[in-house]
Amino acid sequence: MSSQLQSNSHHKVRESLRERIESSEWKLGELIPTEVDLAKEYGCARTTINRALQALADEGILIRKRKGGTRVCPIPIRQAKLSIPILREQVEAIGSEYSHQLVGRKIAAPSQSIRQNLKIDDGDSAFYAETIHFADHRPFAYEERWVNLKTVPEIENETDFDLLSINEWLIKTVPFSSGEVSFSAHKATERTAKALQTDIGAALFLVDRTTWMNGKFITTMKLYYREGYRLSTTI
Amino acid sequence: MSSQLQSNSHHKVRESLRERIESSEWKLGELIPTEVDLAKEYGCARTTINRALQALADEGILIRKRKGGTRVCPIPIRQAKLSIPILREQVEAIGSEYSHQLVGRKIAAPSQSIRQNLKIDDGDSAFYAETIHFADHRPFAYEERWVNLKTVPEIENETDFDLLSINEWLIKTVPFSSGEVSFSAHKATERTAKALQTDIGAALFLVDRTTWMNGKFITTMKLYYREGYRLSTTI
DNA sequence: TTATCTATTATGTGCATACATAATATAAAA
DNA sequence: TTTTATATTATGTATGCACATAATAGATAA
Repeated sequence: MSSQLQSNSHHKVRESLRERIESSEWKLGELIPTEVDLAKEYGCARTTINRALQALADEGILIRKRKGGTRVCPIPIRQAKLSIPILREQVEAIGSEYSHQLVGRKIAAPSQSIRQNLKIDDGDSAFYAETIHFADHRPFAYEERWVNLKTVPEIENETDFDLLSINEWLIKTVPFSSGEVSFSAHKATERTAKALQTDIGAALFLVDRTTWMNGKFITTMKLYYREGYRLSTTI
Repeated sequence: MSSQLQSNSHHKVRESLRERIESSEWKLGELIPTEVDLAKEYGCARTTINRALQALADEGILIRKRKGGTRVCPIPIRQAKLSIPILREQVEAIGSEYSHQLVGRKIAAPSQSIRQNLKIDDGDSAFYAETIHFADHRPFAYEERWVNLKTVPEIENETDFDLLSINEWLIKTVPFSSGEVSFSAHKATERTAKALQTDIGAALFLVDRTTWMNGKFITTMKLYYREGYRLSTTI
C-alpha cells in the first residue's frame, strides 16, 4: 500500500489517519475530530486535512456530513476494484503468446434475450461472431458476441479481424462505453467444450457483458474461460 | 452518472471534460490542453481545473505527467467496482430470509496450502469451520474457513455463532483488513454437492478469499455458491 | 559526436482566505 | 406548547499565490 514514500503532506496525513482508523483509535461509527482540530493537531492548513478526509471518504471508510461531522463508516463495505483487461493483455501478462480465431460470423436475427440486451426490434438482425482466444496456441477462452448494427453499422464492412479481434476493434471504434458485467459458473455444453477442447460438463468461468454508450446499445457477449481460470483482485 | 445536478464548478468542469473526452473531441492517447489553458477557457482558477483533471485521472480515463501534460488514456481500461457484501445482505437483497448453520468446527492442523495462506508454521493448528448459508431455508452457499489462532485467539472461546455468522463476527472483531479475492468455476465434489443439496459435477461459483491486517494473516476461506449464482456489476 | 549542464514547462502541492451550504441548536413568537 | 425564525457549526468549494518536482528541450562543453 504505502510502498511509495510520499513526502506530500496530504498523503502523509491521509495515511496517518488511515492507520488511526484501522487501529480502532476511533471505533466503527464514531465521530472523529473536526477538520479544524485535526489541522491544529497536524500543524497544517484545513485544506490539507479536507483533502485527506475526502479521499478516505471516497474510499468508503469515512462518512462525512455538513455540520454533522466526520465519522468512521459503521459498516465497512469491502470494495474490490477489478480491471477487466482485454484478452490479449490477459494472455500476454502470463507470458504466453496470444492469438485468436474467428470461427463463425454472420448477420442474423438474434434470440429474444439477445434482442432485449441490445434493445433491438423483433424483426431486426444483428452481427454475430464466435471467436476462440488462444494462449500459446491452446484454447483459453471462447467468445460469442452480438453487435448492434444500428449503433455500429461499420462492422458489417470490416473484413479483417485477423490483427485486431472484434473486441479490440470495438474498443478502438467505441472507446468509452458503459456496461454491465456478470460472472458465473457454467457447465460446458457440447459446443463450448468443443471450442475449448475440454470435456462436456467441465466447470467454465463465464463472463456476461453488455455495453452501451449514450443510451445506445452496442454489443453483448458471453465469454467462456477454460477450467482453472481465476479472476483475482485485492480488497 | 450525472443525475445529481452539481452546481459546483469543479464537478461541472469535470463532467464537461468527461463529455468532451467521450465524444472523442480528443482522441485516444491525444494530448489535451494544459491546466492554464483550460482555466482560461472555463473562466476559473487552475486549482479548479486541476481538481477536475485529477479526478478523471483517478478514474483512469486520463493520464497525467509533469511537463508531459495530460492525455486521454490510450487504452481505456475498464474498471469494475464490485462490492463484496456479506452473505446476509446478499440474501436479504433478493428478498429472501437469511439463515446459516455451522456444520463443523474444530481446532486442527491445516494442510500445507492453508498454512501458506495464513503464514503459520508446520506444527501449528488453526480454527476451522464449515458453514452453510441459506436463502429461505434452501442452501445458497457453502463456506469452508480457516482462522489464524495467533491473530484472533478470541475465536476459540466464542461459542455462539448462531446470531452472527463467523464472517460477521470477524468483521466486527477485525473491521479493517486487506485481502485477496479470486473467483473461479468449480465442479461440485461429493462434499460440496451434499452441502448445497445439488448434483455432483454441478458448476459452482467459487470465491476464494484470504484477509490480513498489518501483515498478520487472519483468515482464509472458500465460498461455494449454488448453480445459477451470478455476481454482477457495472463498468 | 556524445555527454553534461541548464532553462523551460506542466503538473503537484500547500496555504490563507473567503464564502456557500446543510444540519442542528437555540431563541423568539404564535 | 408548538411553530417559526435565527444563530451556530462543520464540511464544501473557489481563488490567488508560492514553490516543488519531473521531464523535456536546448545549449554548452568534452
